[in-house]
Amino acid sequence: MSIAERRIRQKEEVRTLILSTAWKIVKEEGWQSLSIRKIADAIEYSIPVIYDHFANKESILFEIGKDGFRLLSKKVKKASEKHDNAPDQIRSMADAYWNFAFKNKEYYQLMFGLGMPCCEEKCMEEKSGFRNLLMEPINEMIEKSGKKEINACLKYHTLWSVMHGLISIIMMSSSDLTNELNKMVLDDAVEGFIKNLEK
Amino acid sequence: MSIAERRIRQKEEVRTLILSTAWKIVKEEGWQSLSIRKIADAIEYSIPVIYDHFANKESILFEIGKDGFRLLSKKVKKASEKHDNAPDQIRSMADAYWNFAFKNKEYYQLMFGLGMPCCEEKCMEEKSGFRNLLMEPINEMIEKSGKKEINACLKYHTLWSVMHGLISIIMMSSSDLTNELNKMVLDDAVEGFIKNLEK
DNA sequence: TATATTTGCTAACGGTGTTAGGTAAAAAGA
DNA sequence: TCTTTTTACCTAACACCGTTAGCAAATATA
Repeated sequence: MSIAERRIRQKEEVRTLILSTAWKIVKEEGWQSLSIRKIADAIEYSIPVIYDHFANKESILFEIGKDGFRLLSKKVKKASEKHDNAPDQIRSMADAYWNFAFKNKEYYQLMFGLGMPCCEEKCMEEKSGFRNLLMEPINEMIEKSGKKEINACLKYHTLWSVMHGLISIIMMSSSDLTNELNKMVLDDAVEGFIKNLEK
Repeated sequence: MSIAERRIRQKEEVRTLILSTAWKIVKEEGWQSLSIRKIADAIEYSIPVIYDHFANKESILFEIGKDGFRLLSKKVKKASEKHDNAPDQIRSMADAYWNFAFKNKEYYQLMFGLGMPCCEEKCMEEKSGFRNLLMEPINEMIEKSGKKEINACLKYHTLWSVMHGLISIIMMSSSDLTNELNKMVLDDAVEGFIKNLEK
């Protein structure tokens, strides 16, 4: 029985090797320059071996994107746990989101298809996990405000749009704004969002 | 002299033909499936002829993107002119922006590099023209509010982020929200933006 | 008419994702 | 232990892609 187990383990190792190598290439050369041939070359296997583990190139990128969401969720969760009131939690989470995006540019581009060929992103539990994190303080604030007719899901999308919109604009453009000003835009938008939620 | 003129005119016609054919292919099959070979085939010229008119594929997409910005600016301007007060102008312009994005999905994706390989978007006067349109009512509101310390450029980026963020999220995702709800998110965000600007 | 210029072509280079088909080694069954 | 089956892995190819070198024919200039 242990023979079969070893084989499964070895196969899993190759799979992991493919993913880590792909991620290495993406970090070093950008995702645009990732190719199946480069991965095969780096792991010293022939090209079809890749297809024994992944259906196609997109599913490799998809897997890396999932890692990205896991990391983002971790960071955002940590940020949230630093505070015990909703407005501060939102501020802190927006900060964490912001930092993640620019400290992990390749992840972020992969996750949100910025300048990317992929990305009919399908359902992804990592993503809904992230959503739940953001929605918690929003729900709390809605309850406190007493106005239960406010749609929390709607508010979540609004907040996410503010953050993502700004980031993707900066990432795609040759950013004629300074970094501090960019951050001010986000803070301004988030403050507006919070005020609109409170009153 | 008219011989040379005719030649220039004919060359210009081929250039136009390349662009219109490229745009046709993009509309019919999506920008991901646009290729130099397909354009050459459709206009019944050989491949290198394309390179007599454009440096590379990217510059063809760039030119189409410029058309997109021109059209967007037209729509937004029209929307603005329907009203004579700043808050209504902002609402109307956000509406027009929204409608443009979804009525001209291919243009929008091209213009903002959604799932696109191109797009170190360079400086583009069409873009700054659009920016100026959006900034007019913002400036007006800032003046009325008396708080001149508010950075108009910052506010413009905030508004744009709200709109673009939501749209790009919807476009990239398999949109699990209904269309009405999506529109509500935008309206909500824009209202929040306006309130934050007023008080 | 002879020369120069422009126009457009074929063919190739080097790259991409993907797959068909074969071989040799390893595991399983007799 | 020997045969059969399965697995792992490879080579080679297909059908694309963007881009360019180099050549032939058509046109304009002298």
